[in-house]
Amino acid sequence: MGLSKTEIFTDRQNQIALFGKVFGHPARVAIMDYLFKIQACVCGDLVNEIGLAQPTISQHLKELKHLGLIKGNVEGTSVCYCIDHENWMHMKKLMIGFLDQDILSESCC
Amino acid sequence: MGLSKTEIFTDRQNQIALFGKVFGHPARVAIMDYLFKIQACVCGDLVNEIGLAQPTISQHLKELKHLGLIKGNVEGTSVCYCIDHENWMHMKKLMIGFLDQDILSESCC
DNA sequence: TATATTAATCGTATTATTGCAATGAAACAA
DNA sequence: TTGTTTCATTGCAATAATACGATTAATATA
Repeated sequence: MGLSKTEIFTDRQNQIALFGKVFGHPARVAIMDYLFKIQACVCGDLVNEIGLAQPTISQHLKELKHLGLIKGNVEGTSVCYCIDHENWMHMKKLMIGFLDQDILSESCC
Repeated sequence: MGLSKTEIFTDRQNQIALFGKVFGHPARVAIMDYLFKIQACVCGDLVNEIGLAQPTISQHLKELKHLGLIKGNVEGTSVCYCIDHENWMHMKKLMIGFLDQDILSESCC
């Protein structure tokens, strides 16, 4: 079908999948990398930094914003983006909880 | 277009995106959860455990195997799946390195 | 007011993903 | 050999994601 059957999975599994999906595109990884590197808000030079067209970047930003990982503050004609540290921390906790399951797990083969 | 422009991103960013994508579906998260929970190899009862058809599970397993996160050992007519702990650790290191960027980053707004 | 700047949105072409019925392949049992 | 079991593969339909040109909306500036 092309449609994920989210109803048969737990909320936690669906949430992990949502965050996984948002990091499932290198452009969004690159956007986050840049926001972390710059250590401040970025006023829309992401189009020059990353080599994609303005509507494409805008779309990726929208998805990151939709999951609450970044915020966009309007300043005049431009918009300043920065990381939502609190939401990032929550996401990080969830993802690391998933990734860290191996420390309790024995190797069997 | 529908085609990611991987060539304009770093290898690291593309790799993070690949792992992100594989966790971008709740069925694959559920498969990993189950493998960790069971603490042993699983011989094909994943179809019953997760509520998807056999070809669908097989396809998800293939993607996890392709990234090296699980191994499949043929045993008679059945196949036993288990986690590749070494590759999981490498993946985990990469992902946590990405997620942990916030500890060096100041909040600006 | 007219123009420029910035970024979101719309529309659309292209490609990817998801899900499953049907089929195939391999090992085992009778 | 003839079924049976188990899982992979194929083929296809439906939906999602990616990318960008064109346009729109909002604000600033001359």
